[in-house]
Amino acid sequence: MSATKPEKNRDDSAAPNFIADIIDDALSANELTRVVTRFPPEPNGFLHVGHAKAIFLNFAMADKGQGSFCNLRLDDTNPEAEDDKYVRAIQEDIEWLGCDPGERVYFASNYFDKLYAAAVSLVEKGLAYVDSQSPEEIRENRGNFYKEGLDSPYRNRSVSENLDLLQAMREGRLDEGAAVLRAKIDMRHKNLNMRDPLMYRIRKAAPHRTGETWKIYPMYDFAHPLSDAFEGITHSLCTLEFEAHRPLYEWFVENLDSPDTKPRQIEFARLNIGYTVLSKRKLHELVEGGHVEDWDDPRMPTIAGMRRRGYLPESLQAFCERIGVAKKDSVVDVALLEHRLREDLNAHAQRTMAVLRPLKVTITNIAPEERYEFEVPVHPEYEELGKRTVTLSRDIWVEQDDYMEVPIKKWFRLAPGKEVRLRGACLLTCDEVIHDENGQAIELRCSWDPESKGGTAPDGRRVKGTLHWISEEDSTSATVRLYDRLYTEEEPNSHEDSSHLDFLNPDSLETITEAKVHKELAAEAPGHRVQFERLGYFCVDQSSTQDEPIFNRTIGLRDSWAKLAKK
RNA sequence: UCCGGUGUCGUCUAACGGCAGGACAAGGGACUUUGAAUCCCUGAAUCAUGGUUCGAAUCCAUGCGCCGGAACCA
Repeated sequence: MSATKPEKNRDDSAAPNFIADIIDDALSANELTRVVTRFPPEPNGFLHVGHAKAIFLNFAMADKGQGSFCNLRLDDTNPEAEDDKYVRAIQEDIEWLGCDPGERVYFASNYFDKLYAAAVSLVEKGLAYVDSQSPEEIRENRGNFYKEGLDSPYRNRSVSENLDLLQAMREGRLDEGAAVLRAKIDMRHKNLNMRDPLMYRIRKAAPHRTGETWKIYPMYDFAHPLSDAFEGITHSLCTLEFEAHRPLYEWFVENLDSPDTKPRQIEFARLNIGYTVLSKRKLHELVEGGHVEDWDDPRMPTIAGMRRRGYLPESLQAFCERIGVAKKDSVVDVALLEHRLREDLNAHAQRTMAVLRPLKVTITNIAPEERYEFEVPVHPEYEELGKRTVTLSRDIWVEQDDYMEVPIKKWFRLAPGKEVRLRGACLLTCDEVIHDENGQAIELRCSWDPESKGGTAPDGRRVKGTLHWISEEDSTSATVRLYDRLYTEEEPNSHEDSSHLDFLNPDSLETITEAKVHKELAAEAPGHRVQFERLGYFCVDQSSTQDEPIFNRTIGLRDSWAKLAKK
């Protein structure tokens, strides 16, 4: 993008956020002096825009009060799911979003010793026991929504027996599934999470940061509240599905020996966006099923995908602020996100002209050796960004879509005999059309009005159509990838009988290999964003090279003509 | 059949007993060397039924809808 970044006015009306309200109230009532939050992703996939909402929330809350901060905690308590490549991706994505945990990057696995000590303490207090029932028996005896649970026959083992067994679990002397450590709470509790929840399970041969040192791994419900307490978290923000876990969260915090703080769990509604899917499981399906190229495919709602697509982090942030934080389930209109994106792209992207589907135009009253140079603003609203030069010569390209053999009503573009403006250059009239054997127009023979240099009619005549164009000598060929929404269905996962994969948009990617772009654009670095005038916003792909430039369409311009033409 | 959460324009939300407001989307218009941007205008909602009150989206009651919850996942 351009070196200067003019600031556009943005609608900055206060973001609705009930959690901010809670914290602000506590701060002004002096019930609180600082706010400590954490973002706790499990490293088992890439982060998506729903995580971005949580990241911005946690970092924004940690901006209140004095001495507040937000930790990044990789929640690696399940050795079967996690991978280091995700750890790296997560850190990169958070940094790109503009959030910085600084030195405060932690792993739940760093707390395994403290967690174990806490478990021993709970056993000693008679609040935890080793259960030797089989997984099936445990499930059966938990009861269900309508039926109370049954106490395990091992529920009243002595403290010393429990301690011995726990030690045996830890040392790997027991097989997987042979025993678990459970909190002793209430098998008849209305909330199934409180029916003696599991704290530890045995897992062997686990590739993990901790290597072979552990044979037992803590469950989320146990590890999470304690990790929060260890880190001095004040507000543990999570999504709605953990609501039923809150009593258990509080139980563990209450029964911890001298916690630094008593963190409070607050739940908010996760983000859903129309025409996309935001669950790691489904994103895994897209990647593993080969429906997209990878986690950073520009069609993916992952942070990495959106980055590659050409999104700006501030657009994501503005979007998240605008939709607010609430407890109501919702599906946000994707147009809200696109609006924020276009808002920033319009303000920041410098303009250029490119032709996606070239149609040859010969300007018959320009001699082959003649050249005319014109200066066009880099940005129509910010003159300070300077000018770009375009060269007009006999051979140029225009967009196939800008020619119509038999024009429909209100068609302002090229058609036999019609006059249009070449943006920044001149007025041009279509005199003759050359067709191929199929009757397809393959060349337009036109004449320009030499008095209209720059594009202004000498006699003041009105020419409504202005086309983008590029001369043969200014241009080089490029690959352009046009992305459309990944799904054809606004709520791809709301259909009980079908998979989200049934609603994949077969046209979500269209690759154009013979587009014409300005030569100097090919030298731009990956990530560079521009507007191809009248077409949309594009960015240089990470795999682009000077010899084989590749552009990704971030998003098209709003197109009121498309709506009109449909009528 | 249980427990928890949640219902305001098409969408996301505001109004904390006192004029139902904003943004996006939609429609219309102005301007325009991007059918972009910008500007102006319009239409559009309190889940239902009772109750309390001078006054209810807001408080109470009942009902209904939607979401979540029964992994040795998080």
